[in-house]
Amino acid sequence: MRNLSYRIKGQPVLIHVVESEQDIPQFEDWISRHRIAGFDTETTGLNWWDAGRGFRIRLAQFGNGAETWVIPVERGPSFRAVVVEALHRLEWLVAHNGTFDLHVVEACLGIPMEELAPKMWDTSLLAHLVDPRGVKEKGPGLKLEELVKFYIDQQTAEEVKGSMTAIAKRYKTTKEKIWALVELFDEEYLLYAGMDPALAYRLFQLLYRLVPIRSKERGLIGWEHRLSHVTAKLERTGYLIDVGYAERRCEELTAEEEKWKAVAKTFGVENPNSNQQLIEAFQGFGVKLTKRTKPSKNHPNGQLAMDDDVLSGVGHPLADAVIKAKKAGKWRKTWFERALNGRDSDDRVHASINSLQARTSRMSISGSIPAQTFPSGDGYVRHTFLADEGHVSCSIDFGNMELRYLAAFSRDSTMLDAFLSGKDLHQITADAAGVVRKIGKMANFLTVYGGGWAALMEQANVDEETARRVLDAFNETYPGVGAFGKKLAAEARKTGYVWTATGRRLPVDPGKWFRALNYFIQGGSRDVTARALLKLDAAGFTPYMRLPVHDEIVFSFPEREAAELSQEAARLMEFPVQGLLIPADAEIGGRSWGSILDLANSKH
DNA sequence: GACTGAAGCACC
DNA sequence: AAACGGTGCTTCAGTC
Repeated sequence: MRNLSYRIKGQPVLIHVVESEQDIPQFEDWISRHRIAGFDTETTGLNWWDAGRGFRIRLAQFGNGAETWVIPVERGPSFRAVVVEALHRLEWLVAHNGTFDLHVVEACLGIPMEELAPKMWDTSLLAHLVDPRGVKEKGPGLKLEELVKFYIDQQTAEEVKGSMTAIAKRYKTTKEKIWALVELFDEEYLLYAGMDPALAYRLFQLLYRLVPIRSKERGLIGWEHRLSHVTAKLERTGYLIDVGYAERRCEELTAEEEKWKAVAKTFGVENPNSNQQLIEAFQGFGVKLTKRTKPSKNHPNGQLAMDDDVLSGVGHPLADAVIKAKKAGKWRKTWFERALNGRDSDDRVHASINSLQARTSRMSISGSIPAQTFPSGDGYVRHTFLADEGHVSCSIDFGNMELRYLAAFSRDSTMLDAFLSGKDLHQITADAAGVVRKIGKMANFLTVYGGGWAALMEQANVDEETARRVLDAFNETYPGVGAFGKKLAAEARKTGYVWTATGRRLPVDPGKWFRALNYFIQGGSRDVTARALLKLDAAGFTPYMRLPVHDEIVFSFPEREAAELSQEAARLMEFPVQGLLIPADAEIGGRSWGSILDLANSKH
């Protein structure tokens, strides 16, 4: 046994490192005397889906705020066995981002996440319920180091955060590669590993008390945990990809990028991605550039803008080439190469779904399938993603989710009536303002976002007078919406928070009280989708679910049953808020996700 | 090489 | 009185 020690604000943390089989009984004794423990794993990387193709678990750590154990799982079956036994035995586990550890334990140690998930407490979920703001939003943050810095001790946080970087430097390698390379019994590594369960455990004790009583009473702690287990199962299932299709698009886009880069070169631009080079080139051709980016620290007046709007306005062949070259490169890397590089041995890709991420509580999807930002105009990107063999793709989306949510809670009679009697809300707004439907629609959404006339001016490309008139008309048509927004803003001004209807406390930035309405709607709508995921899970739909995308859930259904299953799923998803139904509509396509969009487009 | 801020673009 | 909410990814450019 090797014993290490660390001090957090003067309090000792004892770290026992199991070195040989003779040390195991002491660990077993500790486990037998504890019902709950902080838990963490160290692995060779983040690609848990590649267990058997190089991904390994290296260490497993257990402990509480004062004493932890590091088990060298990599050393062989007896160490694996003792970890498996401990995991079976403990009644509760505490982990930060425990979803990752669930994947690791399942893939490497064979314990199904269905067994461990129900007894796991995740400090990242508690932290979000306490304060959802990241460090950049002047909040505590959501990462372990950030939370330790905010809630426990700054010095500890910095040492833990810096340690793997320091080890990487010592090994003369990168932070990305160090996880697989570091010597298993490297003292600094053991210290880093051993501290993690202690910190998670301490955070759990602190954060649990800080979760607002109102959130607890509404059962949000358990609810968010159950939800994260559903999204963990979706991550595990993954999404089958059409490798040939993605590879063809990559080749196509590479050729496209090369072609337009060559054109840019003939105008003296080596790198179309460099705005500096572009500005220089255009000014050399006598083009007058006026649009500026927003003011920042280093550029109080903003810099000359070089976005799509500017480029398509200059009317020069270089601009056209730059737009096309940039787009081809970005699309290839972001959509197709990400999917190809992330696939497992069965050609499935596994997104990282953070079920509770945004400061409004919206989910985020990142990694190999950044699905929330997939181009939606046609199926070009989404064709990459396939329903399973013998299955078809199906998308079920909520209709007018956020606007219905707004109508339901503002109780504005015109807006409620529009939805209850199936009228066209965007047209009603347009008619009231004397503009086309498209601008009416913009005004409706702008209200959800808290935008003013200046934003409408920019977005709809109308003059100030028109923009003001449209918003005035909106306010006259739906007086209940303005009143509701004012009520939430006043509450935010008084308390600093807006509470969602689901009992979630969301901080609002000082002076930005108008955002309270958006947070209420965005957070509440997310909870409607979250509720749908839980309902679908309970009804046995999880094996068919692929991804949630804000107001939509994507499925892979067996072809023969697709019609029935999609209707059943849609009925489960639908939910009346304050008596107003948020309907769900199923669209069935062919094999690929993209085929749904193609079918929808061909209808017009 | 790692990190950060900013710009730009993809979405709901 | 005045105000476009929330994300993720890639790249550049500057700093340490």
